[in-house]
Amino acid sequence: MDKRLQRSRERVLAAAYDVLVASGIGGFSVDEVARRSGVAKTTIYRQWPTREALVADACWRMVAEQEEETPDAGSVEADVESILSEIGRLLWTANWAAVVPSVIDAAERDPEFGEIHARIQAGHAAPLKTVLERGVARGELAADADVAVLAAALLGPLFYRRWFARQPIDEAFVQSLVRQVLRSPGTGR
Amino acid sequence: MDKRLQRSRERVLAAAYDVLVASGIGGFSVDEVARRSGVAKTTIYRQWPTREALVADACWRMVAEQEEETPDAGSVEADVESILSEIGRLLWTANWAAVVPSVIDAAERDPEFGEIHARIQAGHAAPLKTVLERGVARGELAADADVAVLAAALLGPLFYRRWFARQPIDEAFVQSLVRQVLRSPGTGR
DNA sequence: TCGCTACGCTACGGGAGCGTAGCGAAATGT
DNA sequence: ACATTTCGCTACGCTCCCGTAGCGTAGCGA
Repeated sequence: MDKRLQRSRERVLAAAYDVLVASGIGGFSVDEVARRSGVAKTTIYRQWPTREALVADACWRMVAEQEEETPDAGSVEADVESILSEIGRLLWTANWAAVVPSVIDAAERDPEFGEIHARIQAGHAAPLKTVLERGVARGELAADADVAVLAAALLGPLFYRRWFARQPIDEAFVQSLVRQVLRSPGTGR
Repeated sequence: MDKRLQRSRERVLAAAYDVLVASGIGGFSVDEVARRSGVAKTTIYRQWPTREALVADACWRMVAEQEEETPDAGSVEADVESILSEIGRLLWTANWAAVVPSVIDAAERDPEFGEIHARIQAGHAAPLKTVLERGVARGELAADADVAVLAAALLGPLFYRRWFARQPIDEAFVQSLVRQVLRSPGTGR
């Protein structure tokens, strides 16, 4: 295992990640990565056969940096509120938030990015679904509650605020959202 | 007023709209519009100074085709359900649904498209907000209900289903969503 | 030390797109 | 009927990007 391989590989991926965040998938170019990383374009093409492969790798790195923890404060409501607050905060601060729209756009036409997007999506929803399923098991939620529907009802408004209405996501918003969705007849409890 | 101007203008705009739907903003090119419309590229540039101007015009045409009616069935719940069902249907059928992600992506970096996106967004939310405000006036909803928050709680899950979870939006989903949001303590009633 | 491997560099060839120039032909409306 | 306007066409120049070839150099490992 040559150290040079690993070093240049790391440099390129870091630069690719930066370019991705700055320009999105549409504006991503190998030339730009070469400029920023200081690694020659020929060297890049020795490790990644095509532009798409490099973009995909940079996306996967983004997916990895987005893992979140699953809280366990005792009640479903507290856990859900904790998760939503964290996501709401990240939506306006994390790097990946600026890239997601271009990933969605790419996924609309390219299956490869469809899979990447599915993974990003799964990463967001996983902790929430875990918490909700725990709530069902504990009897805090109705036994026949549809976890997927609940997750959509909880996550959707956050994303809506960020990318559609372009309004801030404060604590009050999250709280009233959680109350609306979890304390309603349809949800049971 | 020369008829030739109007005719070529119409042809170009129609083709531009098609290209926009097929390729999104990122894949939009004047050359492609020229090829599809049969209008020479030079002629296009005589009426639109730049590519961006043509893209923007095509987007505005899209905005215009997206107007919806405001129902009035007597109860807030019925009206909201009607609106959400219609949007849920359009999200998987209408042309503009395939373009929205690229508009959001562009809006993330270009203020011009930010405004276009705001108009699209407003077009979606307008009928819903009207209905909700009517509900507040009638006393069906709490007097201090935040219409913007309610709109986010209702529209967000639909968009979430379409672009994030990629799951179908059926009647059952809309119904349970409406119940969850409108029949909860936070909303009043 | 010495062979192997990865590296950087320069230079390509090909393609696509933007926006422009010049000219002759056709449509317009007066 | 005739001047004006618009059109289509070909051909550019420019920029950016993809992906490749060849060569000399520097670093790695044994």
